[in-house]
Amino acid sequence: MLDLRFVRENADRVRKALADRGLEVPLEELLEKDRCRRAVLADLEEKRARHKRGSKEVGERVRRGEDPAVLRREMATLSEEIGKLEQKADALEAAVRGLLARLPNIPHESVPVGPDETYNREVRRWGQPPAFGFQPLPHWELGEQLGILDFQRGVKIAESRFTLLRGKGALLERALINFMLDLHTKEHGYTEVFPPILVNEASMFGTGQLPKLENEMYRCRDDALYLIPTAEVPVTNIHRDEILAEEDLPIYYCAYTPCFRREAGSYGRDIRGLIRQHQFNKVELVKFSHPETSFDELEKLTNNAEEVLRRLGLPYRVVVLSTGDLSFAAAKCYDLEVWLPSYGEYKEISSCSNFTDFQARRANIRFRPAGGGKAQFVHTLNGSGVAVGRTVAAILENYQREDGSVVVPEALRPYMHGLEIIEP
RNA sequence: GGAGGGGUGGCAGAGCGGACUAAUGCGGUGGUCUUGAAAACCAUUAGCCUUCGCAGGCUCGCGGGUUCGAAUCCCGCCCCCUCCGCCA
Repeated sequence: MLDLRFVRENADRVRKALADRGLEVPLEELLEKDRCRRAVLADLEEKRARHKRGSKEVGERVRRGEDPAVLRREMATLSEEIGKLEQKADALEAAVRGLLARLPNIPHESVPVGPDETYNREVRRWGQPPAFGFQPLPHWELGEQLGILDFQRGVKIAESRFTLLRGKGALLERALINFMLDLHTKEHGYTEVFPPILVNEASMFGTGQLPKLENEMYRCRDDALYLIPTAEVPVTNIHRDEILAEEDLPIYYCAYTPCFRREAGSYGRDIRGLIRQHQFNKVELVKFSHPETSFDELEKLTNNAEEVLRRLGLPYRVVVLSTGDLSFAAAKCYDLEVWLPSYGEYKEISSCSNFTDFQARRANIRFRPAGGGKAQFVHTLNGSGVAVGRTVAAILENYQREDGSVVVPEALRPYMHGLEIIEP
C-alpha cells in the first residue's frame, strides 16, 4: 500500500507508475474523493469539538445545581448531526482506501520500462547449457524410468499437479532442502526459522496476497486460515505490528516450507512434470532492511540465491523484470532462470524482490531510529533460495547420461550419503 | 469440547459513567553531577488524521447499542492465558 499523503503530493509519479505498469486505476477519482473527505472532516471535527465542550458544560451545570435540560437537548441534536457526518466521512474514507489499495508500488528508477515480459532485461548469465551427444529426456520421463517420480500415484492420492517422490527422488528433495538451508545459514548469515504453514487473514493481507489473490489460495473450510503460497507470508509477518530497533537491522531469515497454490487459470501451462505443482517445497530468504540500504540488500540476496545454482553447477541467467511484468507490491525484481533442456530455454526458479515500504505499511512493521524519534517503516525483501521441485527437474535434466542415469552434483553428495549416480 | 480469568501507550500496570488532558513504574532520549562510567536527581517521551499555522479531532482488542457525555454500562464477535477432557 502506498502512503495516501505521498499519493496526494506526488500524483504525477503515481500516474507514471500506473502508465509504466499498464494498469488502469481511477486516480483522479481517488484524489477527488480524498479532497471531499477532508472537507467533510473539517466540518465534522468542528462540530465534535463543540459537542465535547457542551457535554462537559452539562456535567458542570448538574454539579452547580442548575437545570441543564436546554443545553442537553441542543447537544442531542448536535450529536445526531455528527452521526450523519460520520457516516458520510466513513463512506468517503472507505472509497479512498479501496482505491488506494489498488495502487501498485512505484517501480525503482533502474527498472526497465515496458508493457510486458518482452521488455525484461537479461543482466548476466552463468554456466553453459550442456551439449548432449544423445537425445536428452525431459525430467518427467527420466524420473519415471528411474522410479523416483510417480505422477500417477500423486494424482490418485490428491489430484493432478501433485506428485509422489520415491526412494532416491525423496532423498534428493530432502538433500536439496538441507543443502540450501546450510548454505544460507552457515555462509550467508541467515537465521533459520520454521513457521506455521497455515496463516490467518491478517498475515495474508500484510504481505498483499489478500484481497487480490484469494482465488490462488487453499482455504480451510471451518477455520479462517489459509495454506501459505510461499514462506514469504509467515516469515514477513513475524514482525507484523512491531517496532524494531534500528541496530537490529538488517534482519535475515531463511525458511524451508511447503507451498500451496491453486494455479487457477493456468490449466494449459506446464502440465507435465514438476514445474507447476499445487504443492511444492521452497527455501525462502526474507530480509527486513533499513530503507537506505534495501537496494544493496536486494543485490546481495539475489547473489545468495544464485550461489545455490552455482554450487549445483546449473546454468542460469538473471533477468530484471520490466515495469509491465513486475508484481503489484514489488519496486524491483530479479528472476533467476535455470536452463531446462526439455524446454530448450531458461525457466524461472527464483524471484528476488524489494518491496520497499509497501508491505511494511500494510503489515505495520517499523523501526525506531537509534537517536530516538518517530518510528519509520522498514523495507522488506524476499527471494526464493530456491524452488526445490524445479531444482530437482533441472538436476535430472542437466545431469542426465545416455543410459538414463543421473549424476549427483558434487555439492549434494554429502547430503545423499555419498551417492554419486542415481540409476534404476 | 467444558469451566474460569483477561485484552489499556515501546513494555509492565492502575483506572470501572463527567478534572481521563489515561496514574505509576520500567525502558528510551536530553541534561545535572563525575577524570570517565555507574548510581542519584531534573526534564522529556504513544500513534494516527485534518490544518500553511494556531489549533482541533480520533484511538483503551474489533463492531454495534444506551447516554448530553463511555476505557468505564449493555449486546455480538475476535484473540490470549489458566485448569479439565481429548490427542502426536
